[in-house]
Amino acid sequence: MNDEKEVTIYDIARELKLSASTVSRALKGNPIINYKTRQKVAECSEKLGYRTNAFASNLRRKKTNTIGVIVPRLDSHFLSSCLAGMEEVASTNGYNLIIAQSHESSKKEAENAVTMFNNRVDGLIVSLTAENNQPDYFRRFTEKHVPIVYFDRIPAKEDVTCVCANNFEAAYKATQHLIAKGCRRLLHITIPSASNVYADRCQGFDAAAKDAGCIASTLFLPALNMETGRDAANQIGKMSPRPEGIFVANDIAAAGCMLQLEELGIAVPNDILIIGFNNDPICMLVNPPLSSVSYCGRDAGMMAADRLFEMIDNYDFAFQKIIIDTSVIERESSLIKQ
Amino acid sequence: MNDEKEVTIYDIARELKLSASTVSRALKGNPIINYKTRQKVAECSEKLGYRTNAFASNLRRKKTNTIGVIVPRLDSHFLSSCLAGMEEVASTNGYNLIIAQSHESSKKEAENAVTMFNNRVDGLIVSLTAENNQPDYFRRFTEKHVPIVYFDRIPAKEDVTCVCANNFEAAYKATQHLIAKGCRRLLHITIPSASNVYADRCQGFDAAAKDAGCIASTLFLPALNMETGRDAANQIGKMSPRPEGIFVANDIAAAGCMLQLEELGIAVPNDILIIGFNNDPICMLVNPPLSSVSYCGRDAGMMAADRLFEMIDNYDFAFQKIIIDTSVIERESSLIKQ
DNA sequence: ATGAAAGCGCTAACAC
DNA sequence: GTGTTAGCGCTTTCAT
Repeated sequence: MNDEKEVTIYDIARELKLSASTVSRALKGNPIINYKTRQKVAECSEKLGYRTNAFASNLRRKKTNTIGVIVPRLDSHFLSSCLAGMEEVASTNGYNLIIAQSHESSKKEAENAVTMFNNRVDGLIVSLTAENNQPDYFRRFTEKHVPIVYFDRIPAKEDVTCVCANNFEAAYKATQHLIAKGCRRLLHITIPSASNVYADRCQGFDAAAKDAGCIASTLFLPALNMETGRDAANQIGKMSPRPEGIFVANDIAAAGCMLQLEELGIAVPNDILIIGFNNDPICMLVNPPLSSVSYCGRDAGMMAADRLFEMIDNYDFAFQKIIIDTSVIERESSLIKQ
Repeated sequence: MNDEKEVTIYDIARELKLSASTVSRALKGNPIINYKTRQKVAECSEKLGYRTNAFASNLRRKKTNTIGVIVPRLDSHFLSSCLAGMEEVASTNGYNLIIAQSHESSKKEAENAVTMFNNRVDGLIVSLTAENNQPDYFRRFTEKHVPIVYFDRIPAKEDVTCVCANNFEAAYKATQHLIAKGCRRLLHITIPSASNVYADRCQGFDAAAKDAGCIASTLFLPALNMETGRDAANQIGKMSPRPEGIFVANDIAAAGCMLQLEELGIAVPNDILIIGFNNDPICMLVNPPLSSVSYCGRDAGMMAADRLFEMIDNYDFAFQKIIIDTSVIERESSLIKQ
């Protein structure tokens, strides 16, 4: 079943009448080895078709040059942008990424954690499920001094390193924006979740509404996607009085909502203003273009990876909360009332 | 710098006065080991905080339970859907995914290939760059009998296993659709690329136009995104006579084109029909909704992974071309003329 | 500048 | 049903 014999450093050593240690050093470009020897080793390794065995090396060095990433899902614009950013940084640093999805299941997340742990990743980057924001299964990493950076969906406890937006503030700004456009009856559309992402947005919304003396209510959906966005619109259609401004916790649900409002004959922005969250590319595609809160996934991914490498390289475990910039992007969906 | 001593099977063996092999077998749930012994081992391993060392095991077994994935980019709807499908299958089979992006650069792709090779992935799934469809740097895998499945962007040569759409046929159908709606002057918008994806779509378009006796031309853009889609629209605005039907090689460029046509006062579908490719979620969001060719990424990813595991498990290297279904999804952007 | 030797933690062939 | 033994391929002291 197994392939032909693999070429090892011993084969090179034998061929060149050197020792394995010299070959090992030479292959790593160690300057202590005579330049000529290094060249001969390089040539010979090429000739024999040698390839390093990362495992043997890992086993010896107790280091894998691999970082694990656990995300709720891969097929979201925001998350795949984050991953793209992480991959760039990792690859620049000579690290590999092993990626797993939790599918928003805490159980699957725990399994992924175990796999990553057994695979001895040198560090971990995690965005939690919406279902559980205080998992205990990452403790083992911390115990073994394997650094973890959380991003976007971060744990409830404070003693962690994480990269995320100030969701409270971002939601506050988004809501203020609606208020500035003249909305007094406000609606927030989100999912019930203890996760910082949704809970903080919810609180930011409430606070902004309260501070401005507006009438605020919140509609909780079972999920945030096109379909549920449409359902929300149907519910809004039946409300009386209707809200004047809506802040939806993500763009895709906002888009679904907008489409359905249109079908119900409720005009955006004439009858109702709407703003989403994430600034996905779809914002520019819907009609009218959707206002949103911008939050760059690629940057978040890069920052998370950068911080993780700092922790790994400097053996530095100081907890740190890195805040990603957000800004309200005003588009037509919220630009009429003055 | 290094952590406290790791617990090994030897520690468990010593504690239980067993041999390492028994412990090893017990941990794997090998039924040849006495049930009671297995339980004791499980308990003890729990108690001592043991974790398997995947490398030591890999080194010994010459198997990594890891598959490598190289894609042009991570942050595209289609590719991230594919990855999601692959991850599901891999995870079900007890495999990890290590993922790298080529950023459409053949050089980076070659580097990724080397990394994957040195990391001894058990199999490889690749979607090629648009820049090079006959790379030679994957040869080493085949030589070592590491199976490769290509998907979407496949190599020019025939002796490979791959999963992709019949792009020729799909483009033929899309073009026929425009023709059936009454278009005689047709335009195809794409990028210059030897890649099967774009070249085949181009040929399918030409063939359909020719078979129906239509006037066909092709506009080559430097890339296919929102911006270039808008540029294309500007060029179309200056054409005389204007094309009646446009087939764009991806949805995002089609959407950009549509938006800009609207700004130029050219109505879709009244003045011009348009159809994209991929059936991205954005198709349902633009106004009017964009017709497209549907091609399920998640399925493609799952099929690629399934086939790869077949090859790995059965040591079966028969080349096989798996065709993914495509279908024309008719939406408003191409539904008026009769 | 190079070599000898030990061992990272696990598995599997072979004994008993 | 369990133990013995011999590596997997590499890195890293410690010598020389």
